[in-house]
Amino acid sequence: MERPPTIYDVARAAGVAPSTVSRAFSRPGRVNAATAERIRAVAAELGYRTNPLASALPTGRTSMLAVASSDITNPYYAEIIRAVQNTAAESGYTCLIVDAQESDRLERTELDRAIPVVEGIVLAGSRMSNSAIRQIAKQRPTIVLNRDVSDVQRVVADHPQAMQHAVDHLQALGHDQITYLSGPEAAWADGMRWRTLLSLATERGLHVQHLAPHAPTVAGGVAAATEFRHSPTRAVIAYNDLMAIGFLRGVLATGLRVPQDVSVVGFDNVFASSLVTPGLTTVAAPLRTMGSVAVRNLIAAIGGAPANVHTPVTLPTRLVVRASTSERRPRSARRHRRRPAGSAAAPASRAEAVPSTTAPARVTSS
Amino acid sequence: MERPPTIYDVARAAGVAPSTVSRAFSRPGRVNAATAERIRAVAAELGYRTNPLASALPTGRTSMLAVASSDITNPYYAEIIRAVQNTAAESGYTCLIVDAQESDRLERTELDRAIPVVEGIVLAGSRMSNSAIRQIAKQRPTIVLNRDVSDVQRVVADHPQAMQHAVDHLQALGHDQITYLSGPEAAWADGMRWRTLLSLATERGLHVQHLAPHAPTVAGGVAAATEFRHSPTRAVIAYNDLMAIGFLRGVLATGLRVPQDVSVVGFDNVFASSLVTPGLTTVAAPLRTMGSVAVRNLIAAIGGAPANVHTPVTLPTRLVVRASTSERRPRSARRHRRRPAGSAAAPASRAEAVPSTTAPARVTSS
DNA sequence: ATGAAAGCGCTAACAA
DNA sequence: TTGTTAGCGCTTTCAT
Repeated sequence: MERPPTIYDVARAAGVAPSTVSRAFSRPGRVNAATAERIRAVAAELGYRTNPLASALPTGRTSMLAVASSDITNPYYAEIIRAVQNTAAESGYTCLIVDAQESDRLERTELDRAIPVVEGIVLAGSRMSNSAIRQIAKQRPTIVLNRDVSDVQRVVADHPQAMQHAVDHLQALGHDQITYLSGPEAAWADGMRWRTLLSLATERGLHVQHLAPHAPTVAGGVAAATEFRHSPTRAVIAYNDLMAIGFLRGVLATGLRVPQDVSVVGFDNVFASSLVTPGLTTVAAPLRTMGSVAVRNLIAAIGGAPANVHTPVTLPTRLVVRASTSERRPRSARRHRRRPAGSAAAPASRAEAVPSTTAPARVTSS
Repeated sequence: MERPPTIYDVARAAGVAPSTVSRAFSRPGRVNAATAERIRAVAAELGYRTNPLASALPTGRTSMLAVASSDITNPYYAEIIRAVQNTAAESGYTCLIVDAQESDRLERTELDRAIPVVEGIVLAGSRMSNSAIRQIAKQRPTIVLNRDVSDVQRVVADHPQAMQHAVDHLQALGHDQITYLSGPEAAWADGMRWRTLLSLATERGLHVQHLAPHAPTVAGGVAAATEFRHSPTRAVIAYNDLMAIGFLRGVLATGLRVPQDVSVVGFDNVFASSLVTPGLTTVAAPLRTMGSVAVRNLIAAIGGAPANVHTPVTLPTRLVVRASTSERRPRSARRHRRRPAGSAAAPASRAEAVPSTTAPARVTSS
């Protein structure tokens, strides 16, 4: 923990001026090859490493980006964060990760703290209001993921397409009545999904309904399952995989079978969705691509590139078919009435789901 | 993106010296209450916010901590990271998250970049060598999680106790032959687990074996399952939950039943372990506590508190019993021989697992 | 190509 | 209590 060497130490040892040392590192080429070589040698020997703090002060270049996500423990965001970090690292940037923990206040506070130290911001699944986001974007180049905030750069998954994948799939299986499990009201994607579903429904003569907003978590899905009992349908689309998984479990506990009694589709294709039984049919977003595209555009903007704040960058999605969806078949009279929660599931039917879970998922590219 | 106001702007507007403005913010109390008030008012109006970069330069106080984990997409670390961030935030610290992606080289590189900007370092599941870690610890106050590096502060889960929980549980169910699925060789906890299991085995007259190292992931567990077929036992302990889950699926695919044919125990109690079918019996580590204890100690060390580098802080673990373990029962002749992969599982027995998955887990506290 | 010198915004003696 | 004055380590004109 002793004081590390500075350019002055190197300069003295190499017999040059401090400014030359600085140049040798910050703009190679602006210094004689021979002296540069000597300087680097001396620096290496002394163990000199340029102090990013000190160099950031006069230049404003901190080589840091902020990445805010609404929930870092959500594997969906973990994936994005990794992609962002990797892409950022390629350009020499380090990421400051802000975990909003589903609180817009916390997000705002943490971001305010981060802003002065970063050159740009990636907002992944922000829970802040549009105006708050614009406020942020005024201070630093900003790029928003999966949300439509006008006047701010954004990259989004093709939500209408994603919903269409889900509905196409369900319709192909004979479903014409669909329940949508709403996510958080603050989530832009939620409104987007429901609106798309609605217009698809009128267009195609489907019957759709939506349940009240729930947390985008397994617990939220379980809660939705309880509510679902009041007006069940044979097909369900959840706001995201976590909710879908919770719903799956909640509905299974009431004695209904998935997919025989109810087909369930999620969004995001998070890791766990391939792990549950039955495997969850879901629409995958190109998480990695979104992250790296976002960073590349952000870095371009930091570099002064003209930002396209008018049209969002839209990325395609794809359907991943697993075992939670199946053809709509008439329910037997016995199956038709719900059984009390906690009663044992039907032995015969449960077993069928197992092999299909372990089988590789059928993937339909967009 | 216009230049924000500085203490000079505030000083001029408030009719005081810049240093007074500085004091008003950095050490309230060292300035007259009235003038302090006026300064704050002026500052607020101008929208002044102290520039952390500039204040860090002369003081060395960046208010940043580095948190390195071997894999940020692993929910185990996500949990720790969140705890670390929360505790750090309480003391006004922001965290720089380093994602090693299971590469010691990457970890080292990224950490080297982070070091100059942070005041302290939390190493969660580091893949670096002990000497590399000591090298790091020489540069900044460092605290290591779940690993025993002499001369460095550490906080660890009680690994021997954790393994003992697992073995006690299995033994109580009548198991006396156990296979251990090894994790990465670079993981300290892996050696720790195996050694404990071994000594427990000799002590109690159990028969144990261990499989070759595999990645601590679902894929690693699936691979282990393949290997397992060469010398199966009725009880298996995996390096962690992810491996256990992979193993579960791999072994289920071969036609064996869990827990009837083989009982499986994991470590960590990650989120997904409650989601899979059958629910995974596992030994939980106090992730949150570890994170916050680590940060508190780290901050104390940064403040100059004498660090205890001799004894690790050891935290208790607890057993979480779910559906992946059961009493050892004699296998029927038919069950005894493995069936070709992909064949359907036995209808009757599979069904039993379902209700126990949805039932609340029985938890045995330590 | 290199050196001298003036900051970047803030803190911290030292005076007053 | 407040002002004056050096820096912190690096970058960047402006000279040479």
